[in-house]
Formats: sequence, structure tokens, C-alpha cells
Amino acid sequence: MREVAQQASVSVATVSMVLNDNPRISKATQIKVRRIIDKLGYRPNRLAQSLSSQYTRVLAVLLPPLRHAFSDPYFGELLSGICDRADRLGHKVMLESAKPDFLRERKHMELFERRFVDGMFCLGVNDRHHFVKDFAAAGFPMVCVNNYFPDLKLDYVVADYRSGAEQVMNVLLQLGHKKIALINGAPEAQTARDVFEVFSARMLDAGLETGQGWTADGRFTEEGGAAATDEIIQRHPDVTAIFAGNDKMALGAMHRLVELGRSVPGDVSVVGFDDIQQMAFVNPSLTTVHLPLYEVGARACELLVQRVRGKTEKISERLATHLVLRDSTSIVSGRG
Amino acid sequence: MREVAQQASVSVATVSMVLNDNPRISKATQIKVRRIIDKLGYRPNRLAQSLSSQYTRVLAVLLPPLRHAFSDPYFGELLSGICDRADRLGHKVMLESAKPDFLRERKHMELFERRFVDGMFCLGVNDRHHFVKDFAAAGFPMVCVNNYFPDLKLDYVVADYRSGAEQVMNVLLQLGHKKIALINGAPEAQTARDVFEVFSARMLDAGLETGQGWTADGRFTEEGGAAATDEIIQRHPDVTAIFAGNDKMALGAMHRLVELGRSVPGDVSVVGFDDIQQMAFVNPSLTTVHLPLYEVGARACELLVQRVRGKTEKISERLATHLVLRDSTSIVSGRG
DNA sequence: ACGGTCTGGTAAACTGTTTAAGCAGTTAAC
DNA sequence: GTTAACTGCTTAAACAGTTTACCAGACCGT
Repeated sequence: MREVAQQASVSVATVSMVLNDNPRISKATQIKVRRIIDKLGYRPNRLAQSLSSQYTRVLAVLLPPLRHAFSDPYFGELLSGICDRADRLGHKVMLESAKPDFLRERKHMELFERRFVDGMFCLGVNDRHHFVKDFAAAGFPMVCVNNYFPDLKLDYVVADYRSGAEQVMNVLLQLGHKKIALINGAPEAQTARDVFEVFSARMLDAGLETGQGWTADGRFTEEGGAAATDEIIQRHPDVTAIFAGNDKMALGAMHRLVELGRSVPGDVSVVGFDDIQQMAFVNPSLTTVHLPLYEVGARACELLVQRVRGKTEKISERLATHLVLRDSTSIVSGRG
Repeated sequence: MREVAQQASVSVATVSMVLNDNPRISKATQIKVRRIIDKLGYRPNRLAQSLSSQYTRVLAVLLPPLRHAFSDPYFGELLSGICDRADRLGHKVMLESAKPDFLRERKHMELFERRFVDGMFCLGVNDRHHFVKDFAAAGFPMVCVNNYFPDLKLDYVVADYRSGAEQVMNVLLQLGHKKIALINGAPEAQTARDVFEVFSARMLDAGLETGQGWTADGRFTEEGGAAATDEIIQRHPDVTAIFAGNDKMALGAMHRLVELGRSVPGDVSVVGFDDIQQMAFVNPSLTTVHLPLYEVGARACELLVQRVRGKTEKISERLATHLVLRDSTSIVSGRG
């Protein structure tokens, strides 16, 4: 920068102002300096810029320490949305895995304290992750992506799980189903509880049987979904519809149902949740709720950047979902 | 830092030396200063540290601009390995997507020029990605992860595709197959060419028929694998084994074979390449070559850090693969 | 008592930016 | 006719560390 200033016979401050398009610089100087910048191939050092301006323009994404978090389509979509939008807003994205000792050493706080990042996204967090409270307390810009904590004053952007669940219940009830089971994910996630509440409320409304035996925990995995299906079938062999809290569990359920000699959707209808790519191609293709995960990520990014720039109002947004009707559901069969 | 110095009644230089475990500091001062640091909760500003030391301790991962690169198990494994190792080596990882205008604006170079990062990983690059030459020319630390360019002086860490292909040919030939087809990925990747070369050489060695009709391009996707299978079956209905250049194409091939009324492995054996997680659970489970992708990522990270720290010898490493024999292969059937 | 080495520390220069304050001349507002 | 606000630019002080040259005192042998 000094060299540019020298060759253009101006001060470094002027060069700085040229770079920042400060309106107080005359057209002539502007051009003169820019020419030298191009000639020398000068690029401002962003460490110095950040040190001086107090903005790093870097955002961190905190991922759960799952072995395959990086290859999970759920996180993948969120991450895509975040990265694309961050890029457009001139921000870089840094990856962090919330391993136990990462948290124990308070590295998530250090990221801010040591000026690594301006803000942070938390993905895949739930009630058991006590560290999120640290952010609430310290007031560092953080947004929970696709989960939320009603009791904590934290920013969040989520897909609207409640209305998604409503959509599922609507279609199942309209198809005439009366024996409906729910395979839910971890109850420590608020979104999973939302789904459960809507399920229970709608069943009650419709005057249908519900309670302990009609729900099972599928831990959000394919294997869990299969195991949960076993439980349900054992307790209620006459079940005609299974509502799974995510697509992976739905897939596990479908596989197990077929293994148990039941046809899908002939004997049992199955509905998923998430609408991950590959479920359109399984057989039968899965009826599911489309969650706008890419948009959730993108929107979260937009709002986080606003917060970093000083916005103070609480950020909380719910993005609309819609039902994707495919072949794993049908009108209830005779014996239903 | 000034405050720490003041309270400990030493100079800031001393505090700096304490933080860096400089041996010139006495045990007594060391302890005294550390106590104040803890008391004040002081954390060094890493922007200032980097500005001064010229090391950012940040590495960039350049991903291809595929819509689902983030949810791809192939990239996921590489990324996992990179991130885990980077963390252990005290480095942060930044994500970049090699979109057309990202490259057009030379942002990949800017990352270095503006001191965003010390080094970079290139994932999913091939001969068509001319930008990799920029690194070779500029001499910035970069390592190609799981691909390489024989003509360019670039660092790389790859799985050993040649020996992997040998392993596949060994098993297929031992099982008595003589009509073997290859579904290969994009020929612009050197690793794909390696597989093709080994396939051709071993077929020639064994005195078996090969040539145009026995290979098809499956573009590394499931759909591509299915389409390639159509081609092959049409040209050589008597094929008894299909060697796919990755697991996704193998899956596509298996599905299509079943649709065409051929049993796997009864009529046709199928072998994949990559050993991605889910292929152990498809039916029949897929025989494939395990690529140590996690280790490739981790090793690449280790070597990149060495290079950043001044190592000058060329980095190039090939990690061993091994065959995972599962249920999609069998001894050649009677009519083979 | 004197020069030489070792020890533990300091002050100052350096990293490369941004920005507040200022300069001298012109102009619009009251 | 004074005050105030521009004009386009410069100077200097931040920002928060690292590093180097230097220095004072302790220790040692002669």
C-alpha cells in the first residue's frame, strides 16, 4: 500500500479511501490511484483491514460431531444455503465440529474472543447442548439453524415443523386413516416436540386413539426407523399409516414393513419429513414434507450478517413447508 | 494485552513471550503473568498475531460447484479427514465453492494474496480445471486431494486407483469372468484414466476381448451408471461382470440390471469403487474397493501444513486401497 | 578491580490497514 | 460581515500483537 501511495504520489490514507470508494476522493485521484493499483497488482491485506475495522467478515458453522455430518444431505442443504449466501454478502465461512473437548476448552467462545469470526451458526443442536447458553449470555452474534429454544433468548431460523405436521395429518386423515402411528426423532429437539404435539392434537381432534403405544423413537436414523416399526407393528398390527419424523426413518420403516410382508402403500401408508433428494427415487417414492433447508440456511446467513452489522431486534423466522405427495401413501384399505 | 502487562508490572513484550513459551522468560515471571492472564480472561487477538507473524493458520478447501457437493459422501469423507486433522494441527478450515465467477475474478488467488489463508486443498478437480495451473505458477501452497496431474508440478495425495483396479480385475478374473465391461467416470480425471488403463492392460493380458463397446461413460452418477448399463447390455448381452468406476454408478447399474430382468450376482456380477457407507446396506450388498478417503484428507492436511511451514520437496503420496468382498459378485454362471 | 559472558527483561520498530482531526481556500446561509 | 459547511487531501493515532536490538545486573576467572 505504501508503494502504491508513493508511485501515485499521494498518502496511504488516500489509497485507503480510494479502495473504500470514499466520496471525498476526486475522480482524478481515484483513477490515478486505481491505475497504479492495477499496475502493481496490489491487494489489500485483509488481516490488517480486519484488525483496524474490527470486522473479520468470517462466519463459523458449528456442526455436531457426527462422523458423517459432512455427507448428510440434511446438513448439506443447510450448509449450501449458508455458503452461497455468505459468498454473495462478501463473507467467508469457517467450519467447526462441536466435539466434546472443543466445547470443554471453550473454543466456541474463543472463536469470538480471539476475533476469528464475527458470527456463528449452530446446526443440529438440541436441549442437551448446554453450550448454546454461553452465546445467549455473552451476546455474541449466533443463530440457531433449523432448531430453536423457546426458553432462551436466541436467534433462530427454522422450517415450520408445526405446519408441516399439520399438512401430513391433513392428508392422512383425508385418506381415511384412523390407525396412525408416529415415529419421532430425538425428543430433545424442539422441532421434534412440535411435530409430536401437532400429531397428538390432531388425533385427539379427530377422536382417534393415541397414546404411548402409538409413538416410537427412531433416533432420526434408518435403523432406528426400522426398529421403531417393529415396536409399532407388535403393539398395533392393525396400523394403516406411519408418520415418520424424517425421511431416513421413513425409509427404514418402509424397508421393515416390506420385510414383514406388508405392502406400502397397499397395507400401510408411510409419510416422511425433510424431502431429501434420494427419496424421490426409492420404490415406492416417498410422500414427504418439503423443508426449505437451503432457504433456511440462506436466510439464517442473511439475518446473521444483519445482526453482526448491529441489528439488535431478536431474529426469529419460520419458513413455509409444503407436502410432496408421492407413491407411499394411499387411501386406507378395506380392513383399515 | 497492555492491561495484562500493566497488572503484572512487566512489558507487553514479556507477555507476548510468555504466551509463546519463549525460554528466555523465567519460571517466576511465567507464572506471575499467566495468573493475571487467567484472572483477566485475556485472549490474544489472532488478527494481530497473524498480521505480525505472517501466518493465518487457516486453510481453504476448494469444492466443485456441484449443487450437492456438501451432501456427497465422497467429499464428506475427504472433508472429515481434512477438518479433523486441521483441528489437531491447530488450523482452521474455510470453505470455498469454485463457481465460474469465483475463478473468473481470481478469487482463488486472492485468498492467498490478501492473506486469508496459508494453504489450500483442491477437491474434485480435473484436467478441465485450468485454474489449478495458477497455483503451480504462483507457488502458493496447494495440494490436490484424490486427483493428480502428471504433467503439472503440483502436490497431491491420492488413493491408489491403479492398485484398486488391479484388485478388482484379480477378483473378477479369478471368479472366471471373461465378458467384463467397464463403466468409467469422466475421462478428464487422471484417476479415472488410471482405472481404464489397468482394466485394458489386464484384459489384454488375459487374452480377453476389450475395446470400444466394452466401456461406457457413467459420469460418476447413479443415472449415468444406469444409462451406461443400457448401452453395454445392448452391445454385449452376454456380459457377465460390470466394473463401475464408483459406487454410485455401480448402484445405478444394479438397479438397471434388475429392471432388465438380470439377477445380480446370478447373471451379472457388479463391482464398485469408493466404498461409501450406504452400499453395505443395499441388496445385494456391493463388492467394492475401499478408498481410504478419510485418511487421504487427513494426510493431505498434514502435508499441506508441512509445506506451509516451509517444506520444499514435492508432496505426492498414494494410499493403499483394499477390496471389500460382499454379495454383488459371484463365480461366473454356466453360460458365461 | 577489570573485562567477558550469561540472564531476564525492556523499549522501539514493525506488520498493513482505517479513521479522526486538521489544513487552507471557497461558498452558502443568516 | 461573520459563521458554518464544504473541498480534496494529509498527518498521525489507533488496531493488537511479534521481534530485534539493547541494557542492567549477576557471575566468573584473572
